[in-house]
Amino acid sequence: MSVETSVESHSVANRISLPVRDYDLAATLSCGQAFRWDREGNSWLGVIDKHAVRLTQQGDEIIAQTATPQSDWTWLTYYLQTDVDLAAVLASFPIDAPMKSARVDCYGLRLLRQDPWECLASFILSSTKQIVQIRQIISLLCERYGNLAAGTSNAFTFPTAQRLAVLKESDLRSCKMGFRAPYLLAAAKAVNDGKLSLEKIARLDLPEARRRLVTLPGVGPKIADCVLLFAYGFPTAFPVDVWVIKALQRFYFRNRQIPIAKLREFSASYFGPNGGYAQQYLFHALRLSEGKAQPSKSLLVSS
DNA sequence: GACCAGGACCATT
DNA sequence: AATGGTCATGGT
Repeated sequence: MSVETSVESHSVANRISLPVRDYDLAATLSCGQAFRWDREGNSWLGVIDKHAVRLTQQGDEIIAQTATPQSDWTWLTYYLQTDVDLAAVLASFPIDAPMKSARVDCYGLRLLRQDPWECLASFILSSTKQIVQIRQIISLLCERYGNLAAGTSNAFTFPTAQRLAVLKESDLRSCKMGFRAPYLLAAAKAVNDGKLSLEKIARLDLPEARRRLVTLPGVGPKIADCVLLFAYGFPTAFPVDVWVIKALQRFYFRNRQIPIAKLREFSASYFGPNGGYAQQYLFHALRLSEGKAQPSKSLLVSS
């Protein structure tokens, strides 16, 4: 009869409780930075890398349950960024009326740290699509070309670049992604054959990292900044989409039509060292106010 | 049925 | 350097 080690850090379990402060899990998972989380009651079901996981927030703790036992939970705390001091981030925002309001409306909203390939592929699929449609496309893609997550019968990993690189454009088009299919295919091939190293991008400075990403067809400044912010954690990457355009023009340019390039230029200097976070607060606050995003309190009410 | 969606690209001015 | 059309598909 073997004796298991009793060292705490080597314990194996399929459940962990993470203490958190200033963390709104519902807002974080539903605000449109990640597309593969489904609410079930008060829990959220998703797949992080190869791990199927159920997340439940109870006050200042997040309980995670996995389909298979884990000895190392680093993948989870890294993804959730539970160690980030949110108060310090919020304190770096500009002191103005729209940001004060966004801080209140989005309090506890966090930036995740996602897998670069999944994030890149997902945002290639995002252009001129509503978030609900992006979720549908990605769900189809994962069902067809992902792998079953260990210990589950209906949760899929995100398909690797290697897997997608050998597909035909028509295979991807049948996942409802339309004109984005050749873009995704080209990105998968570039990553798979080493023409684009997603590992190297992490070590570049922001302008150089942008230059690398936008060499991919279908990847422009907005999608590049989404990947740089949501996957690589560049703190001043600032994706400017239709919602952010609307917010910036309304709050900072007296509702005037301003060229996107000028909005980016303004944002790069105005929002400070955590501009990316500020961007997500502007984005989510505006979508909340227009009824396009669910207030996290309502998400906690039993369905 | 028009309008628009976490855009990018290409052809015109 | 700015504008306008186009791309595919589906929600509202």
